[in-house]
Amino acid sequence: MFKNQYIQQRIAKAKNIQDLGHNPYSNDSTRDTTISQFHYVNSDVETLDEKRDEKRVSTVAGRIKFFRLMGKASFIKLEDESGILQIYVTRDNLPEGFYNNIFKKNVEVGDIIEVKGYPFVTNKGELTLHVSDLNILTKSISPLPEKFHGITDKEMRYRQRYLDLIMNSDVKKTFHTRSKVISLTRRFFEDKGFLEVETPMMHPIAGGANAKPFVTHHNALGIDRYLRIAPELYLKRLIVGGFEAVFEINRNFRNEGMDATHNPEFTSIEFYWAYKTYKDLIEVTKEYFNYLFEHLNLPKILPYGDMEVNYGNFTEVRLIDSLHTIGDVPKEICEDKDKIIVFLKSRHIDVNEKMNLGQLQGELFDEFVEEKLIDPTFITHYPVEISPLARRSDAEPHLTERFELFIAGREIANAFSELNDPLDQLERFEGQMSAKDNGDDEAHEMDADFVNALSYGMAPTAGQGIGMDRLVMLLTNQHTIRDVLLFPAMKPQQSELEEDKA
RNA sequence: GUCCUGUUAGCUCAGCUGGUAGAGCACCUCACUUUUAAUGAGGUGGCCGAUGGUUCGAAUCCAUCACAGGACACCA
Repeated sequence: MFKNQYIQQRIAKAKNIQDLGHNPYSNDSTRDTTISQFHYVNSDVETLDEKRDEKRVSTVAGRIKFFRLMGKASFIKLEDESGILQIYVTRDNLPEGFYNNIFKKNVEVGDIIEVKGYPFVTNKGELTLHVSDLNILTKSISPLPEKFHGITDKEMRYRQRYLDLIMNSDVKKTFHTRSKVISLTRRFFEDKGFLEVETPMMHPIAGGANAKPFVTHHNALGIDRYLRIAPELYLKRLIVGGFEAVFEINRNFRNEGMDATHNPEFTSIEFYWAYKTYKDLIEVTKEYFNYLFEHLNLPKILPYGDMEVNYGNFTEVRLIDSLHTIGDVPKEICEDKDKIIVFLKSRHIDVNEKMNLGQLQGELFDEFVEEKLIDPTFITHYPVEISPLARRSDAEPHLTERFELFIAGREIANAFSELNDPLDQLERFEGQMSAKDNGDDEAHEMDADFVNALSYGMAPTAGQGIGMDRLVMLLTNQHTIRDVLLFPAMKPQQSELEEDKA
């Protein structure tokens, strides 16, 4: 490590700084303002007669992004989290020898320095700090990427996110938005009286979703555990226990492929609300989106790639209706298993003939409807066969009281009135087990303790999950999940594998 | 998992049908006290992703592998 010639050069400079009596990793910062604050407080300097105010002395700190050395004076662009500021450094305003021997020879782009001085406006009209004192805080020994093009290599941006953040300030904005979305979500539900809880990430049975789990091992107990694929079954146990409104914002882990919309670990919110139904959740979801848009100061119509999504236009459609009204699937085939199979085959879509009617309707939806749902659309009344945890509709027992919310052609939320009949739940687990025997390796496992919990009685409850990563993607117009995750999952590189062996 | 396209200096990229490796920025030396991707002069810097093969000769052609990006398949 650090064999590169440029790094060696910079290590030598750090040593020079040390030898000349200054700590290249000094800890005694006396910063008294941020760069944006400096701009704000001194915005009037250009109106002053002298275009300067030598009495307003302040100290700012930051990383050097540009370095323009012109003999006995230099202009530097200094960046902190709040913004960027030009500073003007001259030989005659610094202690004897400092400019020529320490500053000019050993300070460069990438270093973090602190400067004290007064504000003035240059001939070109830029507010600048006139430096009377300069302190090197951190010597950077690796050179930064090129100042104009920055880094564009996606692999480097994801693997070395710190470099991406240094070079591409827009990236910071995305993560600021992400942080606000999480924080606003928490506040929205707390204000409604929900209790935030933390349930296990390591499960003896991976339940609550159709997905393949990661397996880990507990040495002391000598048993395998699954990283959770969903918190659902634990949150509902809490409703049984008497909490009436709970939510959890945290990671789920699914052992599946990675692409633009899938990362092995992803963040969701799940919330459960006793004495409510899926219809209440439709209302609360609209309210939640309004709340986010208001507090993020976003317009109701947002671009997403080529699309324009109108967040003022939420609609509801029953799944079976959406097949022909939106998907243009002939109405007469939608209730007939064999006709659907023939139809799917005629469109050259692989179809598993063991599928039941509800599963086939789900296939039709995925193929012909989903991508057409641009404005927010609640698809309701899912077939019971593809909703193993949802409550049946009293009026139409083959359907469930469930919806999924689609935006920009993608599922963003899944919600239903929860199944609370313990015997029905037991039967559905048994149905899932036979699906597993038929080769569906993502079917639910039997969770006897969960059924047992329901046997004590769970109040009628509505529950919902929202994919936070995908929500942030929509709000920030990002088209890969890797751009809303600070450290997306990446395959190890060759050198990392070799280090692992050693 | 399949297909397509990439991988050349610290970074951004050239490099044509095989003939000793190029530019800009950065870095080093020099000049320059109001610059804006500062400027001018000179210079250093490469296991051309990895391993094999074809060839007198490979960054270039072929094969395998690794990683990345995109598309498809599966999923949220």
